[in-house]
Amino acid sequence: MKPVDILISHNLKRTSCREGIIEVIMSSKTALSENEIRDRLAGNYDRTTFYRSFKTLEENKIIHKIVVDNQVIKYALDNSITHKKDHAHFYCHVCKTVKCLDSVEIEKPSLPLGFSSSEVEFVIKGTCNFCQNS
Amino acid sequence: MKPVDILISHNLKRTSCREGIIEVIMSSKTALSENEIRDRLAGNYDRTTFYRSFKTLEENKIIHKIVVDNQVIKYALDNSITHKKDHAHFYCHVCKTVKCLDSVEIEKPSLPLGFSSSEVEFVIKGTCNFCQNS
DNA sequence: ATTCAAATGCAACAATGATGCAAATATAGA
DNA sequence: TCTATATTTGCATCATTGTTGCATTTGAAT
Repeated sequence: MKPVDILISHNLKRTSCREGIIEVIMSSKTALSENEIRDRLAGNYDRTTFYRSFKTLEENKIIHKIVVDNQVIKYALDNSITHKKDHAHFYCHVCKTVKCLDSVEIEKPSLPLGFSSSEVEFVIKGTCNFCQNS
Repeated sequence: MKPVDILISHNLKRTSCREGIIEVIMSSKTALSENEIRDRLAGNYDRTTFYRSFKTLEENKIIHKIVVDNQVIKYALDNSITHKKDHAHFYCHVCKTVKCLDSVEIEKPSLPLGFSSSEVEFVIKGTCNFCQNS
């Protein structure tokens, strides 16, 4: 699915900023921070516009926020777009990248009585395959 | 172990701010935010002092940061103090609290070749036992 | 009690989250 | 294709938070 089609199917106006953000995220192997996305984006948008675009895309479950730390926030396509199952994310302390670990699926945790979950976040921190070998 | 003893055993000076922060965290059932801790603290400390105290306590693995969202950051005692195993944390969308789910232990994930982990974070979001029944 | 390294409080700055409002723009309907 | 309108954008502005430098104060070792 192309960025434009994603916007249309979510009843969102197709603006170049939104389209660009999705485009950049789709074309990256790793999850990207707001700044990394801005740098790779063609247009030059106002900080507020950018901020609100992320908010909109997130609210519509097009992109997904991966909170590694309060200072390290990365974005990836939401599972509803990629059709992936819930999976862990890996943060490498060395190269500072976040990779999806598709092979590490998150099984539904058995919660204590009275609890019900709507969302799970599993972040593993350490050294990635690339940095291990260098 | 009392707050003072924790500081001493970590070769940290016992200042009232550090002592107070540990005291407050220890006496709470749920993980607390920086503001919640400040409100429950006797003394009135400068924002910077507060910030640096958290940093020190975190670096010395006395407290542990639970980042639910970039705007929702809670603190709890570190496992090295509580002698608990790695466990999931539950964030309730309704009452906005973070509880330790001691029963939901985190098993060492089997990572792809070349990856090695040093830390895991498992946050489950949803509705807690208290809010479910009200 | 004295001394000195460490912690504190204050000023200051950067980055980020958030909102109000006028101007620009995307899309549905003519 | 053109027009009307609701949405989005850019800008100004403000709040909050993370961070640092520096003079003053304080903890604890002697």
